[in-house]
Amino acid sequence: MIDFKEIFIKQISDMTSKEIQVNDIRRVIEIPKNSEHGDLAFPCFILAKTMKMPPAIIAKELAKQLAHPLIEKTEAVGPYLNIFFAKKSGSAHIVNSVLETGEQYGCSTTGKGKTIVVDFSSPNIAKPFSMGHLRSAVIGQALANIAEKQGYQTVRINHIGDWGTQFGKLLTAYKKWGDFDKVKESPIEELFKLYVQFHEEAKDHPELDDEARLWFKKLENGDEEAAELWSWFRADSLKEFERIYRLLNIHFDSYNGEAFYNDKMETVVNRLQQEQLLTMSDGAEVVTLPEEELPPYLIKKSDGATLYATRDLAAAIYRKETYAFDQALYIVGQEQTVHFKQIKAVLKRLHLDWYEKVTHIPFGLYLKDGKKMSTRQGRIILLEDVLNEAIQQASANIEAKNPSLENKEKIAQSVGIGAILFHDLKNDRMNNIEFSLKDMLTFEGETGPYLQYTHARACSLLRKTGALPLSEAGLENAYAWETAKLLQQYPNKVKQAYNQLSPSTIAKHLIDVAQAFNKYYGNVRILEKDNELQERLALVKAVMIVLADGMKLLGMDAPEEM
RNA sequence: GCGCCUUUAGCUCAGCAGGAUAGAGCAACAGCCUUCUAAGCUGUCGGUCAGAGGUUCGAAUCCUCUAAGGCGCGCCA
Repeated sequence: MIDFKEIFIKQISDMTSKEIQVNDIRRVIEIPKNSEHGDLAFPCFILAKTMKMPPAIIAKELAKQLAHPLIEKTEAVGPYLNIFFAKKSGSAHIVNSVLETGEQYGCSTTGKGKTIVVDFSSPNIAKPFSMGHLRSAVIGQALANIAEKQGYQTVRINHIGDWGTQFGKLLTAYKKWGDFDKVKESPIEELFKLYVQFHEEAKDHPELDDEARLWFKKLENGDEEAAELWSWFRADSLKEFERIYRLLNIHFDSYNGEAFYNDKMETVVNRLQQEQLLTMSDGAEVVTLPEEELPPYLIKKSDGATLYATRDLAAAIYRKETYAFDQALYIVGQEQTVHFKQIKAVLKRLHLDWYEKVTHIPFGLYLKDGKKMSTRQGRIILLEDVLNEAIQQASANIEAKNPSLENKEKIAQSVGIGAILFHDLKNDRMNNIEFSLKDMLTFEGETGPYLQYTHARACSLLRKTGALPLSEAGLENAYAWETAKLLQQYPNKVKQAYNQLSPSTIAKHLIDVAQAFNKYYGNVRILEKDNELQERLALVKAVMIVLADGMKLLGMDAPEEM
């Protein structure tokens, strides 16, 4: 694939080799915000000092000398050297390279032979899958997809919250107020009610908390009754989670949750002891982290029971030993930032030099009325309800806009889910999101369905003609050129999304591609039977390939009709 | 109180390893379907980039302070 930027860099470098390093040229070259300023621009400020000339004069000089078959014209505008590539041959190069590589377009081999472990979703057993749980699931899925596109091998881990004091609370509540049949009927709903009830009652009866700690201790010690209830609650909860993962098209390589590390913690605790890292504090065993100015990391509670912190340590070590990862990503809300700093600090103290590879990927949360949604207070919106409403809305739209469509149900699901996924992924992951069903169910403008619609339109064009998409001469049309340039940027955007671990980079770029293409579509009659028909279809196909691939990375379906 | 994050158009957000007149979408208003999917396209309206300093030829972008909001801060995860 011809790299337009490198052509430009080479040209400038040939003319200025004495004054400036190639890397400095590469650094300052930019894509002008306004396309009237050309396809690429070189601001000449950095040459002003060494050449002892005003930048505007330098720009003029360079513009005069610069010449290349793919460069149509050069312009010096003030201190900027702007260049315009030949649209026709340029678009042919771009479109061909997309068509030739197909689904592989945008792939890279940077991650070849390297493994990256992604810990995401990780819901707690016996609690409903709420809106708040959506973020980790979809961001994690997208990041894993993007990593694979970069050539990494991924291990997708659902670190199920199936252990801990919360289980003690649940067991206590079930023993006190639970009803076997009701829990069998709808496990999560009933168990969650019990959990909420526990917290209500515990406000006035603090002794309940002691009882809960006791039950958890029993569970850790292998008490039969506790273990039996645990297996039951876990299995039935997972069944309900699966339903949602299927809707979201999310899969995992491992469901090893917290309980999995139950028998792996002793080694870790021993190791901490050997290194003399443990100190007693109010009856609990902690690792103090004064150098990092972090709060102490709690390894064992005063009753001897472990905490999630202990299990997380064991998990990190287990994963390193099992998967030999080059990077371990934890897709967990920003509120746990301190916890991950602590883990890394403790791993460092254990002389595990890979502690730097443990990376927390934080994200903002869904807010309700400006506040965090809280499971304990029952201020919660069920994810499944939202997904179903989105599907229903998509279904209604199909009935209104395209009632003769085949496979209505499947497509309604793709579109509804696509809307929810895209709404979550389109913005910087650190932003908090105020929950708004109205915003999520908007299918126009910068939305998932807009991308899917654009893709479906492209597919429709390709279906309607016998002509082969083929790019030989390319297209001169300005809208086509804007579209082609965006297609060319796609591989870089994928790389950038990986480097910044930010799916929104791809989401934004897909919107740009779709907007550019829709402008072209609105402006040019693509199926006109003239001698450029194949060229236009080639661009359509290239757009289709990039949109489909980008949506796939985000976890969205790309239906061919809608 | 301390720490982290956020603050750009009425609303939701891009733009941030400094560069040209700060961009989209939504909402509002005005147009475009006897021709390729109108979930689309075109146009109008809309901005002291939270505030104040500083660095620089040049700052929404980097630094400092202030303000507002969010989230954390030992036996929950």
